[in-house]
Amino acid sequence: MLSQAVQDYLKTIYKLEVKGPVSTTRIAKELSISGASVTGMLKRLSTMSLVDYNSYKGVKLTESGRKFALEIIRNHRLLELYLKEMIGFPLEKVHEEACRLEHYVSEEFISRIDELLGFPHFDPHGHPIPTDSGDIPELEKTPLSEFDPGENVIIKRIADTDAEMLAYFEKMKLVPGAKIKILEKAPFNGPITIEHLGNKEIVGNEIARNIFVSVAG
Amino acid sequence: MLSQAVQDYLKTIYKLEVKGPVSTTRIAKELSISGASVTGMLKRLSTMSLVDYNSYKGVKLTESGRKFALEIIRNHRLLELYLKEMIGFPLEKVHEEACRLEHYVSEEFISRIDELLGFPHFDPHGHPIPTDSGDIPELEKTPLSEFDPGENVIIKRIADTDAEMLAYFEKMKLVPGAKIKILEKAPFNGPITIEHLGNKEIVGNEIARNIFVSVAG
DNA sequence: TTTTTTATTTAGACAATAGTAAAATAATTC
DNA sequence: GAATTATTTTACTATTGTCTAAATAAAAAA
Repeated sequence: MLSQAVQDYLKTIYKLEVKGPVSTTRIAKELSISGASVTGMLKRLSTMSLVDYNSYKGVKLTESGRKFALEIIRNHRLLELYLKEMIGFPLEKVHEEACRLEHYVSEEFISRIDELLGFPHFDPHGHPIPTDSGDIPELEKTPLSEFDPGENVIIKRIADTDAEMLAYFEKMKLVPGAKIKILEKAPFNGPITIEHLGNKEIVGNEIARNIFVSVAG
Repeated sequence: MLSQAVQDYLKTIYKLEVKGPVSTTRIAKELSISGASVTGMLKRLSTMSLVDYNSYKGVKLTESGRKFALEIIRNHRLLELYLKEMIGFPLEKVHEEACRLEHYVSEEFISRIDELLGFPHFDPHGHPIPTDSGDIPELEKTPLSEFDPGENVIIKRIADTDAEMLAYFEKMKLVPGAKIKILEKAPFNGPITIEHLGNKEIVGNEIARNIFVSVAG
């Protein structure tokens, strides 16, 4: 089995690749470790044929590395949904539990919960769940903060990096699927007034930048 | 968090304590490692106050060590039952999966599945599940092989050490709860003829020694 | 009780994993 | 071309878990 650290590197590189070339420093920042440690690990990953690595040129996942990365992400997201839907975990706690278990559940376990959940496409935060063959649905990228008053939108995805923010989302029922009308938008990155579940609510810009929506159709 | 190895030692010591004083050699045999390795680990466990260890005098779990051991065993057994009942794992595969996950699931996760299962007292093999406060029901100790023809018994527990044997138990529906009548018993540890689910069946002595029963009442 | 055997511990070592700081070097930007 | 930034190299640390061989203690046998 790949060690937990190796799995975490693969996951991280995968996520960084989406947003451009992956440098040593970006990985180091993401994982809060020194650059030297990253260089060391990249060499190891390279000997394991999990990445293509050339000194000073950045790193890319190999076919095999990408396969593992997607498997881990799939495990994570299915676990999150599973913990929420079938175990009854509160939204802000699913991430931590999934982060631990994602490395240890068997393929068999994952494919069973996939089936029990009805082969879902998105996790509780709206992130797409890769299939077991590695296909991955498109993910919604436009934050609520970029829409204008008058528009009706549907929440597609919420950021899951901050447990406190997640708890707030959950409390406010600002979760994937929720329908929102934008009423007002204060200038200079000010708060946004929305109509949500029949109520008028005001959310800060910080929040609005972490809610990804699409136009209601 | 305690490392997986530490957790496995605690579990092993706990299980050995039931059958008498725990020596270095017994642990070494159980875990298939050298005695020297065990001595080393016992010293570490001792500095962690998980065991009382005196050179040449064997080892005992401390209050704290026993607490951890019971927690791991509880995790394992609840996971087994959960995997079988709610995830639909076949009996012979639950052990391996539970062995991995038992070290990584949170208390919260365990208490949720405990609740979902209706606070059960026994795992799918009939082993008692410790409560979260560490109480543990008595376990049935008399093997089928010690009963005589004519007796009606109920399976209380089956050995879970051998996955192949478990698959056989499952195929034959020789699982906890099953009612059996003993018809014949061949001498010199020969096979036993039983009536089970209306059919006459013959089980070998090896099997009969791994099925634990009590008189039907 | 002495001897032998067995159990256990000590000593010394290894390998894998994952990290660090400081110095050197390469790449990029000014 | 010089200065800055990024990256790598070097040399080290720490932990974890294991091993073999030699020494020693305890138990069993003579």
